Parts: sequence; C-alpha cells; structure tokens
Amino acid sequence: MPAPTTPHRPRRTPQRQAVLQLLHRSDRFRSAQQLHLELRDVTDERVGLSTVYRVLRALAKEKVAETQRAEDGETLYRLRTVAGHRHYLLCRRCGRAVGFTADDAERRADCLAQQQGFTDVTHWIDVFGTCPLCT
Amino acid sequence: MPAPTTPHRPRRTPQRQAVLQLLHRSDRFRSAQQLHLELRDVTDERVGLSTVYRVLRALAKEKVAETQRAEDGETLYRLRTVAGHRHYLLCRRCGRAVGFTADDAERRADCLAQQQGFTDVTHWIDVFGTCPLCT
DNA sequence: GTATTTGCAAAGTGTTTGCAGAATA
DNA sequence: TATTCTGCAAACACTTTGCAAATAC
Repeated sequence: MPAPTTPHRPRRTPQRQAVLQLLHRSDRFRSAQQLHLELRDVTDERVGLSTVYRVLRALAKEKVAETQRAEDGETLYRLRTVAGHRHYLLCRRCGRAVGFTADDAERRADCLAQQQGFTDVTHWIDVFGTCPLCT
Repeated sequence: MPAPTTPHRPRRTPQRQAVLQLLHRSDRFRSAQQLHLELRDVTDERVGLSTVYRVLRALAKEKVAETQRAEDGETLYRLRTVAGHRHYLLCRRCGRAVGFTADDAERRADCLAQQQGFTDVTHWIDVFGTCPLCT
C-alpha cells in the first residue's frame, strides 16, 4: 500500500493570496491563462503561469474553488459558492454562469447505468450559450 | 461575403477506405490515435496520423461518423447509426456506448437558457462509467 | 491535366513536471 | 531548519497546418 501522504495545510504565499483575491473579484468562470493575465493588473509582482495552475488545482482539491469545462475543453475556475453538485448554463464568451439542477436527468442516467452494469459512473451536463450582455 | 467554396465529393483513396473499413469493424467509440494504431494491423501500407485526423474530421462533417468527447477531452469517433441527436453512456475503457435520450433535461435547459436570454445554446450530456466487461 | 489528398515535420494549445533557488512556518 | 512553494524551461498529449510529392478523377 502507498505510504499515506501527510495531508497538508497550504502556506500563505503572496502568489496564492493574489490568485484568491482575483477569484474574489468575480463569480465568472475563468481559465488559468486568463487569470494569469489578469494577475498582471492586480499585482505588481508577476506570478508564474505554472504557479497559477498549481494554485488553482490546489484550490479545487481543497474545494475552495470549483471547476467547469469550457466548450473547447479548457478548465475554468471560480470560487465555490454552494456545496453539492451543480450544473451550469455558461456563457461561452464571458464565463457568466447560471446554475441549475438536473436531478431527474441524473437519476435517469444513474438508473440506466445501473441496468447496464456500469460502475464508477459520473456525468457531465453542461449548457453553453451566449449571454445577453455578450450578444 | 466569403466566396462560397464549391462543395466537394471526397475521393476514394485507399487511406480513406481503410479508415472506413476499420470503423465498420466496431461500433465502439475510438480516438484518432487509437484508430491510427489499429490501422497497422488492418492495412499493410501505413496511413499517416494526420491523414487519419483529416479523414475522421471529414467523415464527421459528412455526417458519416459521429463524435463524442472522452472524459479527458479527446475526441472519439464511430460510424453514425441513427439520425438525430443522441447522448451516450460511454465506457471509459473500451468505448462501448449505450445511447439514451434526455428530452426533458434538454427542454429544461433550453427553457432556462431562453429565460436568461442566452442564444446559440448547445448542451452536452455525457455519462461515463466502466462497463461490466471492463470491470 | 487539374484539383485533391497524403505524409512528414513543425507549430499550436492547454497543462504538467523536474529542478534549483526562494520563502514560509 | 525543514518543508513547501515558485519560476522557468522543457516535456506532454492531442490536434492542426504548411508544403511538396503523389494520386484520383
């Protein structure tokens, strides 16, 4: 068995703080690259791109941030607001997100999966559009 | 306005034929890279990877093949069986697909999108699992 | 004969990783 | 001081593209 890695409380580095601060500024879903660019405006010291990726990945693992796939597969991030699993209607241009639940679709999918004997089932229900402000 | 490119009937090249033949052998969703590898077994002459990509892209555009996103974002292909829009319960290991419809979820999503004033709405409903044969 | 298609190598994305030096606790 | 974190460059995986030679029609 793999040695149980000691869990581990993240350090308060200026870079991590900067990313958090930036995430706090908007509830839109943004990509790592986008956030990396925006960081130049917020912080004087520039934060490396790989650090942005690492911080975001960590935040998502800590459940501080939530992730969403963009239409092209890019991973988008924002601070987590509510607990539990949500789905979003996402503006493909600005990242504005409108949450919704799809309980019956999920139930149906899980039921189908169970009938078919599939295990470790996960589902992705994403809706993309262009929001009124971006049209 | 852009000059309307003359449409254009694909030529019957051995490479295209080989890809088609390989697609006919299974109704599982497979990636371009996977198909490229399998082609070595089916055909003596090897088909270039970029040709496989190009042929698959063309087949999808012609609606001869249908595509599906894998869990990791890779694009998967198979021959199209039924017309219309379908969703799949997909085995993440072997590409086996069980189709299902999600009309009410789609209706609900479209309704929400309309309420919110979103346009050009598209949705992705994918379910991934491990099928009994792959467990 | 002409336009399409192929193969290769190179370029392009988004993302991860190895490593040495910097910084936190 | 010991461990984590950062930045950079390089590596990665998937996909697309430029171009000259090959090929279908």
